[in-house]
Amino acid sequence: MRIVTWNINSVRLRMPIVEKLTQQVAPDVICLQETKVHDDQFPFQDIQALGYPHIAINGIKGYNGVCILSKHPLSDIGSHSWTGKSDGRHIYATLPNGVEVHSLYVPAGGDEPDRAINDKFGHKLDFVDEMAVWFGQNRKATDKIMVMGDLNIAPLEHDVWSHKQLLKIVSHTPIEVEKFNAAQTAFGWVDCMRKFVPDEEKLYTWWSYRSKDWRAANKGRRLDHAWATPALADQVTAMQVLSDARDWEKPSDHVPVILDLAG
DNA sequence: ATGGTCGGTTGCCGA
Repeated sequence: MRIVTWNINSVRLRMPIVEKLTQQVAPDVICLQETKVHDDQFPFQDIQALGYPHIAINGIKGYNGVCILSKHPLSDIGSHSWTGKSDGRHIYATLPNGVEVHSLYVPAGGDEPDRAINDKFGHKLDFVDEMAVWFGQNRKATDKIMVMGDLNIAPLEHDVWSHKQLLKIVSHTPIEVEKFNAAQTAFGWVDCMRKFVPDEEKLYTWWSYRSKDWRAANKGRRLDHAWATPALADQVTAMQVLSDARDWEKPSDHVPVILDLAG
């Protein structure tokens, strides 16, 4: 079972590279974020033609939006309105093997890392706080659950190109990292990317559009994550960041993260 | 220290 997460930055505009992903990677399940399309306008037929007949979506007009595309039937589809907003940041569904997959898009948080002057930063902090609470109240850590998505926080020193230079940059501030770690440990989530790559090794999933040569500059961040409950983490056999996708035609600024599951 | 580029609810806002 191969599961991919990818912040696609407009699913309609990226259909050619979604197709490329399906051809090159052959995922069973694809979690997308920032689809930027209302459910009414979702490209169902194009997606289904790629071999993904089972689709769970939570989209709104113009921004945010998440979905799960699957070769296998999806059951028990749902979403939670984080911080009380129905703003297309969450969808989940259960696969035939009993694994519940969540596609999640955490708020980016704006530019100023101070909730007193930036509401978007406060929203992000509240959202991550709620992650610690919601899973604890609504799910069991003994079940097989996976959270895939753009969590918009790079928690480790080597999840960013320069720890020191990014300490005051939203996505890597101490308060965000503290809340991220609290949400992760509260439920016992296993980081399925760092399970395969040592903490001391640089690991990125996003490179800004504002760079002439993203590969040469390599000023990346690991904003996208794959978390699994301990029971499921043992079944995760491989992880790959598809960095080459950053060079595909009309790319997203994020690249796919690929997980392989036994069973 | 600054600005750089994308996408869509476009001539701005969010990322």
